[in-house]
Amino acid sequence: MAGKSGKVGCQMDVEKRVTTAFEEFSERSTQPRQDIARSLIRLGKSGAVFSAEDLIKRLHRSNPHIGRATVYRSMEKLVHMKVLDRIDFVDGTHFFRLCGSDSHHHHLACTKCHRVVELDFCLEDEQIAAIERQQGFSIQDHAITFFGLCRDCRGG
Amino acid sequence: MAGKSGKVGCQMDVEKRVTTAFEEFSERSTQPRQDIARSLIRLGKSGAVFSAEDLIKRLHRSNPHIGRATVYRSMEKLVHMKVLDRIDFVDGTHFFRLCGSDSHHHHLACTKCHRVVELDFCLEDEQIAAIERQQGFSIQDHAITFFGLCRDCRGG
DNA sequence: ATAATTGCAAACTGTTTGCAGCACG
DNA sequence: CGTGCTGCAAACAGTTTGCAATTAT
Repeated sequence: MAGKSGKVGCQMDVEKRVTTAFEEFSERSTQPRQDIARSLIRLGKSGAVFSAEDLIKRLHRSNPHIGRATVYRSMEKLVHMKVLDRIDFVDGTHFFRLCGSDSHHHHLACTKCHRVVELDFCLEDEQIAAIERQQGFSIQDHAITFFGLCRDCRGG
Repeated sequence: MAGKSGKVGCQMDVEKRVTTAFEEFSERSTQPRQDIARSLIRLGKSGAVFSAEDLIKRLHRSNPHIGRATVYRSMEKLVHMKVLDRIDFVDGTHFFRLCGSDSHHHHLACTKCHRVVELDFCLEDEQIAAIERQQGFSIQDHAITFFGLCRDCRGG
């Protein structure tokens, strides 16, 4: 069975997805990578949204010697592997969020608290094909982000 | 009459829109602002996509003393006024483009040459309303960007 | 005059790079 | 023990800021 609204199911796999991703791009299982994976998994389970700096700070709490570059290097790989999502806000800032599912999805973001929700919502293939035809592009990817205020921020 | 594909119509107004925008946020019509407006109008008419640095370089050709900050200050205003569009690419870079129309629109971007095309395409109000209802957000804005290769870059 | 606006240079944020040394396998 | 990975520090890109000088009104 399930819970509230739509988003259920693949949630259990955050841990596996992160672990697998690290295995895929790493030849060695090093301490820093284990730390990063552990932190990300925790963040992923909570659905939290964070900046690179946020993650680095968090990692420094348990291991103050982990280098900025190391973290950036891992994040870059994970973003490419679509395990980590990067959400660009209109003001030019951006944050990251562990994908809650491995299927294609889009985002709904609160411009006040930066909370981000994953949406199953997508366009019809035919809509995309029509644009391709019309414009002579071959479309490989697309991003849809909705911006607004979440339940909690609407009031304040 | 018109040209090639879809996008025609409001094109004529690029100049007026830029001029009006500057009048709206400026109390004084200064030389630098006139220069910036002129450059932007030219870029707008050509549909070109450019970085802040691109624009600054271009301005330096006619007036080498115009300051980076001045240009950034104007661009910021224009982006807020939705006269200038900011397009975020997946690799974290971003470029600007004068809006070809003052109506709501989205983008199709070539990931190789950074060409950007405006699309009339949008979602149905009902689709957005459904997401609002489902998620308890109040949605104020949304951005849809398609990424791919344009006619010219597909071949290379 | 006088307040808005500018140009400059310095500060800053976020990210990347080069490289010597460490540690995983 | 070899080399993939790390940490450091410095470099970097893009943008913002503080402020004294300038300039439109």
